[in-house]
Amino acid sequence: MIDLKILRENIELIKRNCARRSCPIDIDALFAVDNDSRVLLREVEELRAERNRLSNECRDNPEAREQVKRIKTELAQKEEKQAFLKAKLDQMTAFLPNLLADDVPDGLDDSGNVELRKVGQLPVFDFPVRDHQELGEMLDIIDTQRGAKVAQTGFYYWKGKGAQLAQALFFWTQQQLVNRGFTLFMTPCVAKERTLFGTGYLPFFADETYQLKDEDLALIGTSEQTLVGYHADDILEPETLPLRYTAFSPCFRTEAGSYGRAARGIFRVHQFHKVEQIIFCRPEDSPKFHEECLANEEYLLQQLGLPYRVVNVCVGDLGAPGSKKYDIEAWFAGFGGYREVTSNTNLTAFQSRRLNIRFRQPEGTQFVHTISATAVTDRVLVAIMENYQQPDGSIVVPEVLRPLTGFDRIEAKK
RNA sequence: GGAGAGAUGGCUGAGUGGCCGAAAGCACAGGUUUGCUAAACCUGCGAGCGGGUAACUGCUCCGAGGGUUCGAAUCCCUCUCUCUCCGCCA
Repeated sequence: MIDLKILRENIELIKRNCARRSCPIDIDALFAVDNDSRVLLREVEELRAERNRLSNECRDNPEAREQVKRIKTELAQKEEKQAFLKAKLDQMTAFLPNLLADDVPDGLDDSGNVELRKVGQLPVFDFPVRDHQELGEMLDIIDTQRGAKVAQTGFYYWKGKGAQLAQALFFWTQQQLVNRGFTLFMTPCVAKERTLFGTGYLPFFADETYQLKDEDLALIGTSEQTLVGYHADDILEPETLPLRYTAFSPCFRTEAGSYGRAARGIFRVHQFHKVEQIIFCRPEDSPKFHEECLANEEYLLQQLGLPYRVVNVCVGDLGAPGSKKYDIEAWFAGFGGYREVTSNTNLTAFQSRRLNIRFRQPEGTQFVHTISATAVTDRVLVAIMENYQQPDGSIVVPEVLRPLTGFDRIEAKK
């Protein structure tokens, strides 16, 4: 959701933004509905003022009561019309995308993303490399077969030392973020529609969510939803900003219609696990904290010894709620290429406006900005497997995780 | 699952039909004074949406939605949520 004042004052800005995003919303129609709605609202308010004034005379002027009754009839009609227009307006604005930052590249899909830098040495192998699916089966640490049996295709088990490695990675990451000023949360794994709408997952990604039957609840697609929703309707004290939050949670996505080579193994699944970074900050600070989250992501990957590249995500790959997004793509030796492992979005006031998250200012309240960024997910484990593999299929554990795993290598059972 | 209580401004908490957008306290902001890791006193201070250069001013909001009434935080109905006790339970 964006500020409708911008629509009224600078409609061309909105049009250009929608054009860049190939967003088909008819802005002129939107403007007209907004205008009609506001004209009518003023009429309604004038009638209400008249009604209120007369009501105060009623105790000693019985005639006023009759006048009030007449006004009420007229008022009811206008109120109904106004409510209709307002609902129509809300419906139209629900799909309005966020304003893009100036330095977002053009492009229709991820091929338009702009690489900012490559970091780390690619591993060199003098043996045929395996991908994580093969390694996972060899080492008996990933079980997709039984995931499908027990749940569905797209669900899987981490098992044995694989599960231990996963727990180590997630715990280590949470500790790193706590050390960097983040408050750790454990959040609900379900959220109501208002929360999903407010965080921008509805209506834009409606077919991605697992809805609970007969409940106003869906499984969370990310703890971003519950962490940002945490402050819905709050007025934050400015001295508490920025608020840095992190959580580890499972993430559920229906992933309607994504198959093929890119989906081999557990790269794209219905349930994955993520440590998230969320920052609430003053509007002028959001670019700075967007960079901070990126720096955290890079730090973690460097500590883990994973080569990666950073890309500035283009318009077509950005998503409507975001104003700017950085992805990090790690090197996957088994896959033989860079693939997305983190995603870091500056949502500016898009979420805070929908969720009514403000902070106090001398001249009134103002919407905060929110940053939402991955720290690590299972995909990082996949990268570790593929990049740290040995000729016999065993996997060396990255050094920083060894104190937590208690072992430095995962080997196949003889 | 059973029984009861409740939902008011950033927080605590008064308020049972018009003088209530709402007492009081806390917190916060500005000021005065005494001075010294602070206290006392004074003043201001809910949110949202409009109109006006401005002073100022209109509308809405006391969990949500409906109803009664000339008039609802206050009465009625429905729903949601929270808390307490009991039961069950990781």
